[in-house]
Amino acid sequence: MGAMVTRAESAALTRRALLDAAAELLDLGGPEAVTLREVGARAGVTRGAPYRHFMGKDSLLDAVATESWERIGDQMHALRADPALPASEKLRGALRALIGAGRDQPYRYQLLFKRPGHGPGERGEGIDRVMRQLCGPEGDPAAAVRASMRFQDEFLAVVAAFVGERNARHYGALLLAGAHGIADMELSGHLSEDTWRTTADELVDTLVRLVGDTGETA
Amino acid sequence: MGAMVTRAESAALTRRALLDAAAELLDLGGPEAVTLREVGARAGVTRGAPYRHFMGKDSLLDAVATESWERIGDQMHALRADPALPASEKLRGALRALIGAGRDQPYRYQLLFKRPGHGPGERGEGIDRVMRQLCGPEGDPAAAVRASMRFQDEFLAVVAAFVGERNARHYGALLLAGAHGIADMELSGHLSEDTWRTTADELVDTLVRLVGDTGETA
DNA sequence: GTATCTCAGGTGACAATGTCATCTGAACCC
DNA sequence: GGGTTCAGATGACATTGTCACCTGAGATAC
Repeated sequence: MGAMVTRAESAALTRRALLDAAAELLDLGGPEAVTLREVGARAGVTRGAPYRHFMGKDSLLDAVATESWERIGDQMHALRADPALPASEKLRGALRALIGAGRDQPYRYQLLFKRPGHGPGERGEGIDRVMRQLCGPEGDPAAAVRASMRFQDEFLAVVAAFVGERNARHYGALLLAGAHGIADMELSGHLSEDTWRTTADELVDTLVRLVGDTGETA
Repeated sequence: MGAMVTRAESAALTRRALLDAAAELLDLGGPEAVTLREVGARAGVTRGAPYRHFMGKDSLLDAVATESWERIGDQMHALRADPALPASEKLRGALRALIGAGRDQPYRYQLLFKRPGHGPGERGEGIDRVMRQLCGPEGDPAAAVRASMRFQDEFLAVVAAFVGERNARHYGALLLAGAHGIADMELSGHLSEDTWRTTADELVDTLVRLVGDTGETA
């Protein structure tokens, strides 16, 4: 079989390999472990090659975060579209999905809620970098924002089906913040069952119950 | 006035200066901006000096986190001991204090909920490092844990005064996770008022109201 | 009071890493 | 077929964490 030959296909393959390698290294040892040299090596290229596809390490990680948001957004969409589940179960599933994502890939999860960097790149402004910025590879931080907004919309729809359109946004924010707080505290070791005598699942149930009791009637 | 002369006093001053410099740099540009060389420079010493007081960069940041936990723990204690406030206001104040800490010093706040590193140090095991580990400067990651547990105890007491001892732990975890989620989402830009049509303060109020309605009677 | 010790701090060195400028060869277009 | 484009390779550089070793002044023993 004639394998990839066209340059565009080859580049697309490399790009994908770079993203996969970055995500894998991220899962293994966090952002510090994501080395452009190692990413390149795992993708079968050398250290400088990633700069042909991303503006730098930060942009590469941004792209990983974007794909993570898209995946979680897809999960939300699937949950919302499932006709077999009642609204309360959809909401519970949504919250559990978020917490589960944190458990499965902690570093990738934390990347989702990373503080956005100040501007595109904080290093020097070489001629090559300017060229890349203008017409070069992707370096669009807004992509992650768009993907996260898609997730938020799906999540919001799940909430609205439970508490109604009127209070959906307020309670949606509360529920999302609650789930994220649970996930993040669990990851950082601050939700020790020994201290709080409860579990993430119980907290999710309580959260949904509290919102359901007063949210629906409000 | 005879300034510091004894070696112990001088060392204590340096240690404090190192901590202050690290915290300042952290506030300015995040963990990446905390350079041992710059920390040393601001403290009036050179790049190698910090290793006489901390086991490395991670330990230095751990110490900063410990002091932050202690400070927030003190805030909780002050709130709890204030006889002029009703229990609901103490709780609201506690949650708002956490979120306010996040607003005031975002990077220091995020340091509090940072995933603990795997082990003491992941670099080489030189003879000097072993010596330091055995009898050298502080490198106790448990210090931050102890400080955070003190905070948790104070927070738990505030919650207990509101919902009663029986459900204090469960609702305490829920409230703490909720407040942290609100703070962290605000810092990462995921609590945009434009999207959710609500604010952190409103979310805190709702959180307290929900817990108060069904928590007290449960 | 002197000799010795202790240890905070200084210094040189090294490896890892992000980044850039330049080069190269093959796919691409005419 | 010749020129062009661009993914990728390579050399280079600055920054940074870390370590081994050195130094000198305060602390201690006698």
